[in-house]
Amino acid sequence: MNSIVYDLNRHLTYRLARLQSQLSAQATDILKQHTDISLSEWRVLTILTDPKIRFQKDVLKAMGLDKGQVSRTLKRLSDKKLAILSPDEQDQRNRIVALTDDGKSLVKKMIPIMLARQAHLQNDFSTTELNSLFHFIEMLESKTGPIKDLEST
Amino acid sequence: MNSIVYDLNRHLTYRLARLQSQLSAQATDILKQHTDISLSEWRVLTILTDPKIRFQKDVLKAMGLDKGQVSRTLKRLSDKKLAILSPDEQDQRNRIVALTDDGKSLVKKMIPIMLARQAHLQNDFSTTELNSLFHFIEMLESKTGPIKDLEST
DNA sequence: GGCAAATGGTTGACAAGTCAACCATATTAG
DNA sequence: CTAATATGGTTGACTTGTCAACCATTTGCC
Repeated sequence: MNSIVYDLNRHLTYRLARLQSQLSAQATDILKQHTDISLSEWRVLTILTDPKIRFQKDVLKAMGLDKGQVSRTLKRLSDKKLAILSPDEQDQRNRIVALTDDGKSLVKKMIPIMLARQAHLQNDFSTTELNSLFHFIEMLESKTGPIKDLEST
Repeated sequence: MNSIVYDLNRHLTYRLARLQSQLSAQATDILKQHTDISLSEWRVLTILTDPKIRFQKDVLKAMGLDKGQVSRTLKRLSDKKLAILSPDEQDQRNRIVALTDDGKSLVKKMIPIMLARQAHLQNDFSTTELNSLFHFIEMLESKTGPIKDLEST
């Protein structure tokens, strides 16, 4: 026969991709019910609650996102008056980023909701299971670089 | 004080999102080294190796992708002469989809490479660990629907 | 038979992600 | 001092994903 069949359902990366797209659709839905911000905007907002984040470049490093994406997302947040961007007098290349009061209260309003969702997702997991799950994620992340010698047969 | 800080790194969905984007970048890279097809094209090609998949609607169901995305991906595969689309005389709404010989040989060539990558990703996991990982994924997937009563405080 | 509803598929519009070129400002090395 | 280089950020082009409207065909119902 020699028939080639490739079982996608046992395929780890495929399963993760599917899971991920369902999860982010869920998050987007919840956000839409309560606000008019997108998921990536939400993520940047939460990053901005961290006092260690002062410049745009810090957001970039903290999230591992694309430069341009960060730039545009911050611009949108600024247009919506949720964040404020100001020049850094010390080093004019930098942009100082911060939440506005509106931004802060939006985050304060949404955090309980988003945490409730996390709880909903996690509440069938024991602490031990959750820890292994995070551990697995780390193991996989450590292997996401380029692979050498894939075809050395 | 009352400072709101939301730790993204302990945030399961965020970690999964990051992992997923790294994994799919890796897959895209590998494909680009060997072929000129995209990741979603590759996934559709592999689906088409399954003899149970006869119509476009089967692809749709098997992958849980967007209708339009499937339609356009198949069109691209057909343009590249990797798949062939033909009308179904019995029910003219259906389109019959199949791999061409080129498509088959491309898949045959790439499967070992993609499997090697899976192995690379998985080879620090014991069988038991892998099973729990798949189990975790299933648990999470079962909770990706709409959530009622999120804000019932 | 004829008409509403269901199914399968295509298309256009728009949002989000990715990539690379580019500009301005700082840093450094000679 | 100044020329090369590095850093931070913006922009445009392109790809991919998402949503909804739409068309054609079939099915089910009266």
